[in-house]
Amino acid sequence: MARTAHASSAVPETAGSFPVTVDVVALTVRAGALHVLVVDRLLEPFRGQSALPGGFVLPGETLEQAAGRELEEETGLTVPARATGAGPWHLEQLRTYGPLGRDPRGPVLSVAYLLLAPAFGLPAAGGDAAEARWVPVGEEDERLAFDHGQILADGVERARAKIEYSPLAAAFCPPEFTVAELRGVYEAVWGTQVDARNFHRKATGTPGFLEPTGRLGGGGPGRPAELYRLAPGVDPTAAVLHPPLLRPVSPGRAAPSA
Amino acid sequence: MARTAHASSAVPETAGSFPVTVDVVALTVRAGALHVLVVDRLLEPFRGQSALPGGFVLPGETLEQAAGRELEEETGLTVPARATGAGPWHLEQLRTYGPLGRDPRGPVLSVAYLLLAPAFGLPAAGGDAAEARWVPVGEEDERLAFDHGQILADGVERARAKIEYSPLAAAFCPPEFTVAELRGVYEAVWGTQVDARNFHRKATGTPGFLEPTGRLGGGGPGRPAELYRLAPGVDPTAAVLHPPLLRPVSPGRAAPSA
DNA sequence: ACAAAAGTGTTTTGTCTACACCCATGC
DNA sequence: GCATGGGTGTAGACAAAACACTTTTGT
Repeated sequence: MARTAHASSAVPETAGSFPVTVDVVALTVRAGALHVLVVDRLLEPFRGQSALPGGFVLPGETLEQAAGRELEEETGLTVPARATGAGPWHLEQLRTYGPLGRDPRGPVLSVAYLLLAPAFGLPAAGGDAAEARWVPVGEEDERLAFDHGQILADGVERARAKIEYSPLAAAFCPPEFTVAELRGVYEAVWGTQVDARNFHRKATGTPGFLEPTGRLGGGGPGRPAELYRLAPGVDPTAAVLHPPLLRPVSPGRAAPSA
Repeated sequence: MARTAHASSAVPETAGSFPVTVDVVALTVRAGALHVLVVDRLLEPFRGQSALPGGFVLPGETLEQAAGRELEEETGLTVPARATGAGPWHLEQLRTYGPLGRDPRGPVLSVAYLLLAPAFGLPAAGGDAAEARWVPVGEEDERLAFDHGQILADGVERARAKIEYSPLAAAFCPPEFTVAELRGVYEAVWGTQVDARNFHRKATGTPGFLEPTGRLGGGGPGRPAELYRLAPGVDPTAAVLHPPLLRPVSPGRAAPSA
């Protein structure tokens, strides 16, 4: 460990030192449903079980670097460097779990990250590494290793809440997309139906959200839709949609009555 | 470190091991203004500078336990055990910072916590420990040690956003309080004026928020106000105010225009 | 009596929802 | 032409801001 010789400026001996892992809740929308990326573990503990991609932080790297590296090693996914800023991808810290009672090997701290990504095929799925695959959220009942079930639940709830107030739903879309595609993201993440007409008005009418490209997209039946991109100069992490796009009230979200 | 003899089930040797600290953003409302608790550092690094209370996590304790222990050691403050559940106090995890470039002693991870507490005097301020004191948020420009300025900013923003949707503003109040006291909390945390009449109707009309005690409080001039307490059986961490109490729109909060 | 603060009623204004309707394309 | 989905207009329900007004205390 990097400890200086200065007695007055060293980490005290009584301080604990902990192995730290990063685990990534990688979400995407495929075929109208929210999916999460899981891997099959090749090593103990929890060998053979599914888990979120992740692993130990190495000396000299940041947490974000560790998250990107583990994701690439275990799933072949390369996270764009700017995923933490503007652009279709989005990587943000979720929260930290541990260190007690979550790893049979001993006290381990885990810093969880949330990745929102457009749909795409997995490179080299089923290669020599552990198989990585997208599973629909809600069908991962095959128990996840460690406390990854809890981490996944926290990540999904964060994503659901966040797209109400931020332009982050666009992180699930390709760089250019139609309003219908964006609406599909909301419906998939929230698991609800959204009125297409009102959504169109609200999404296009929100300042600082969408910018028309002028081009048309969509080859299916019906009138072709206009293509939009995220408004330029907007940091999806910090920007606030005003007014927000609120998910329909469900009984579970109301405050409990006394 | 707790590593088993099982070669197949041990933390890999290449994994880094990091000292971990907890730092606490303790906020309260005094005299109509939001205050944060800071201590003066007696040891290097940053000796003599102000810092958020906090310190190293010891082996065998949880992060929450470490946060409570450090707070008590450095400020004499005893955090009620149930601060993470119902009750006037509230302690929640904020986020994790590091490990690189934030501590001159080397890579150190810091898990920050947010504590919302009612106003009270500090026991033994200026005793043999480092002096702990409340400073108004915005006047702590005396630069804080480490990255504590950033942590404080994140904590304040979290508090501001959270009281919109949760009953957590009550964490700043004594167990029984008047609607005016509660309104004072909102005004202090948001730094805005709130219409007393509309606030009263909204706060008392929100199901699952306030419960009248029947008693009266307030000895000042004017009609005495009814005393309320948080509605029983409500977990302030999880409960959602519906509809939310929205802070007045300020130009800075709107989405940036293209 | 007066000031001050609590609490209620009412008006105005805006926003959300639901749905009727037109537009543009594939077949 | 007709089905399908994109996009606009509009009326009613609903909630929020603004503020007049009554109530209840201290001085």
